[in-house]
Amino acid sequence: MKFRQAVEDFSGKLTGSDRVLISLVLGDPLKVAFQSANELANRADVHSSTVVRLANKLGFDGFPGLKRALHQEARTAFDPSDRIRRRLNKADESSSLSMLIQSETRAIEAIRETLSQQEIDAAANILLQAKQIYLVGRGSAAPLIIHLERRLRRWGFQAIISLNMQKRDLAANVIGMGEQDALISFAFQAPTSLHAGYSALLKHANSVGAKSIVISDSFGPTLRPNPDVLLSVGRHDEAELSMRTGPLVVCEALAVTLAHLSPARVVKGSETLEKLRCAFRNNET
Amino acid sequence: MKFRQAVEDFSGKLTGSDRVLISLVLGDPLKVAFQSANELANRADVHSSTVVRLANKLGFDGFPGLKRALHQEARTAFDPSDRIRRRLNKADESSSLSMLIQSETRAIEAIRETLSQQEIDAAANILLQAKQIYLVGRGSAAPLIIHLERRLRRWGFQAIISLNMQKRDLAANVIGMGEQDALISFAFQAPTSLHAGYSALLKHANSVGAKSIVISDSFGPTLRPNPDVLLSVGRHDEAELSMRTGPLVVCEALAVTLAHLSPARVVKGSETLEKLRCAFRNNET
DNA sequence: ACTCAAATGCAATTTATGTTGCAAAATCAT
DNA sequence: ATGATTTTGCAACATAAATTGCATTTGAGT
Repeated sequence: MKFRQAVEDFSGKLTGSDRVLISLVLGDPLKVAFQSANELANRADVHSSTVVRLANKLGFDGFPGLKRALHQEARTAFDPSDRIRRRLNKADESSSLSMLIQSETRAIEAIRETLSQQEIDAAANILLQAKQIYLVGRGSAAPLIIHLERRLRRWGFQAIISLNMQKRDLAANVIGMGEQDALISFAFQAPTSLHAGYSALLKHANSVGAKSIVISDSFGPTLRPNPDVLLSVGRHDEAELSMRTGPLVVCEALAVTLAHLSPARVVKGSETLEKLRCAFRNNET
Repeated sequence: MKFRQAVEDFSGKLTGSDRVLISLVLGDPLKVAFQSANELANRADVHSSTVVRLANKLGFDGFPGLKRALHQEARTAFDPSDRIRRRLNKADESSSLSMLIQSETRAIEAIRETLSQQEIDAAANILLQAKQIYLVGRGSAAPLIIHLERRLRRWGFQAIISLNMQKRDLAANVIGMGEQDALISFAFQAPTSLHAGYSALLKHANSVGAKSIVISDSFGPTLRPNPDVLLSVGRHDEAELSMRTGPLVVCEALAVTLAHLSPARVVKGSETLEKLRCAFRNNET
């Protein structure tokens, strides 16, 4: 019986630990196929007995039975059918999914061509010294901003978001920006009218002495005035609604670098969060 | 150390049994990787102690050491990222950017392993027939939801978002859900308490006859009750705050497929938007 | 807030797995 | 052939893995 099958067929109820374990198995079946019940349990922060019980619950003959299932899957995935599967995938090369997978991986790999770690470092250093971080952008930048904001917050940075703002409201939102602050502006290919907004924003940042970072596609280098650091990824597809996977990865790299450069601050932020969580939890009950 | 390497490097002499054993391993390394010393010994018509001694002789740390070597070989051989890793040079290894590019590329390519275009099609068909589309999720799903919502709106679908909602508010938000509607729920690895919310939500959807779609990581198959369509991507990294690039691509594939299946509706949506834009622009000036 | 059922962790038990000393068997050189 | 040397199998031992009964904790429903 295949593992995934066993999970889907299972009709009883699954506990939280069960879910975590299952997701670990599904996430990397081969890894688990080589592990003992204990090792898996540790990865899930759970006792080994829970692992054994889950294996039984799903209908396997103990944990060894579960492992046997994974072994078989691994073997069949490997030798005989691997070639067949690849061929099948070629058949559906016209499918949207396959096309996307291909184009997105290319987009991500293309980042290397226009951006280096040095530039990320420069941006990260600005953020480290910032008291508050203003995130500004619109339209398709929204997902990026949301993601980056979560990251920054979690690590104890003060982040202030302005999404899809008109000039007026934007002005109100960034009025508090000061010398020790940083501005991250997301700018993707857009009508000229929007460029005016960007321009005003950056001038303001400059005038109050705030550092500025711009994250953008190939449109970035055309922006004036120049930000202190420009993180632009080369390739951009035409569609206005496109996914910005490239910039997303850049955001992530920025976040990771930040954590790398200042583990102390990050850890402190995480700890505070943990404390807060406990506090909330206790209040709830 | 690779097994093959170890054999070649070995300078002492090998007995007949040794040779049989070695050829067994080389003949099907994966099989041996899953076997005990005893099982291998039997296949070679040899006693298990001979196996252990050979492992030591070749420089491994006992038979477990030999197995570890085989495990690693299996993992790297199976993992498509190996190909990319080779491209990484030493300077890159400390760079967050390069590491991310590598891991994200891998995550996207891994989608193929668990998801097919068929499933995307199934989901898209549900959406096509939906009057309203409810998007529900929390935490790290936020960027995905924002992105998908933009897509859907742009193409004339009615999308209703619920982000980070407590049970109560969520209930209020989805009260209007009816037979002709669809629910897209984003569910990533999370504490048990949140699962309760999901469960209630899906039951509600079922009871009013709305179709349900779940987008998730490897945690997905553990969810009950089962949605009408489950789009879960296999691999997930451990970090709670991780980027969900995989699911993001899935969202995109869903959107693209939607456009593909029903160009009429999409074009109409776009035209309407364009008209609206003009109207606004004229009013502004 | 209280009660009950379920889930979990712990620890003892059982089972599988790997290791090693020793003697018998096989191999090799003389 | 015969003794020296090596290899092998056996069996006892040691270690690691899995299982299970029991006490504690957790969580859901009143």
